[in-house]
Amino acid sequence: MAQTTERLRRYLDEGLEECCSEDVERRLDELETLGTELGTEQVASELDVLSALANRTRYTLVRVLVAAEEELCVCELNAVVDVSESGLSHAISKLADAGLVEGRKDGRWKMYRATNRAVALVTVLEGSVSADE
Amino acid sequence: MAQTTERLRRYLDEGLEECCSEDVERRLDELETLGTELGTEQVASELDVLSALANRTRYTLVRVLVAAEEELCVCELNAVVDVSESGLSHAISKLADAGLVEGRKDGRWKMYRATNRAVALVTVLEGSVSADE
DNA sequence: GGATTACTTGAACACACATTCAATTAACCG
DNA sequence: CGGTTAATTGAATGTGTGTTCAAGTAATCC
Repeated sequence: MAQTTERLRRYLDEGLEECCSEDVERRLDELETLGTELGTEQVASELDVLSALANRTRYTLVRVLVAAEEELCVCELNAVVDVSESGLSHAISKLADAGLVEGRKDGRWKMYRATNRAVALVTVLEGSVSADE
Repeated sequence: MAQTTERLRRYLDEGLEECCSEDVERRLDELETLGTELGTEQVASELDVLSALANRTRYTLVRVLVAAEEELCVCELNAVVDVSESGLSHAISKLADAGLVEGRKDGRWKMYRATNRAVALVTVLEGSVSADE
């Protein structure tokens, strides 16, 4: 960290005419603030959502549920991804924890559907990535 | 998969009055279509973006760059995250590959800024997760 | 009630990933 | 040029994560 501060000081020296250690301190504060403007537990929560989505099996499930625009039975989802029954259940569970899908029991069957959060994220992701190189 | 088809057949049997194997076939097709409506290489690309974001170090970097609304020097970013110089470089590199940051060399220093894609994703993520339980 | 079916949970393991250290490139300065 | 600094790259390693197998729960049907 001392190393880092040294380098930052030299960098600021080039920009500002002169640069006292007060300037370095101030810049360090500004940078710190940028990172922590949102609460740390909100960021943790956002990371949970991202981790839940960042997996082929789970992302496929979310995309299918969003595209379906209706709830689907676990047995239907099983036809969509190439994992064991148990693997599917683990995947759905992680998605539910992240607030990306919601489940409802219907007799023997369990139905899941995408949440608004999932719809919003998939939409932006598709849009952002299709406007691509 | 045979197992899966059996279960799906029983499920469809409950919904439809009668259910022939043609019905099962049709539903399997529909489900398949939902999953593959977007090209497979687009989905791969979306997964790259998600994987790049789904890490505390990298997500912090992106959030800081988005919040900064200007390019920052690597030496400034070093003050924001708690990894080695090399770790930071690896992190930035992965973000650049995913099209989330763009770099520019300025003499000895290297400047990075968030791309529109990064801004869009962070914005939706913050909005979607803050409207929370 | 007992049997079957639908799904979930927990433990185990193999694999991927994030981070670090060491070496390297590229730019500036004397 | 030689030396210093900024940043990157590659190899090594410890940790986390995805998946499966085996066992468990809950609902239905006879």
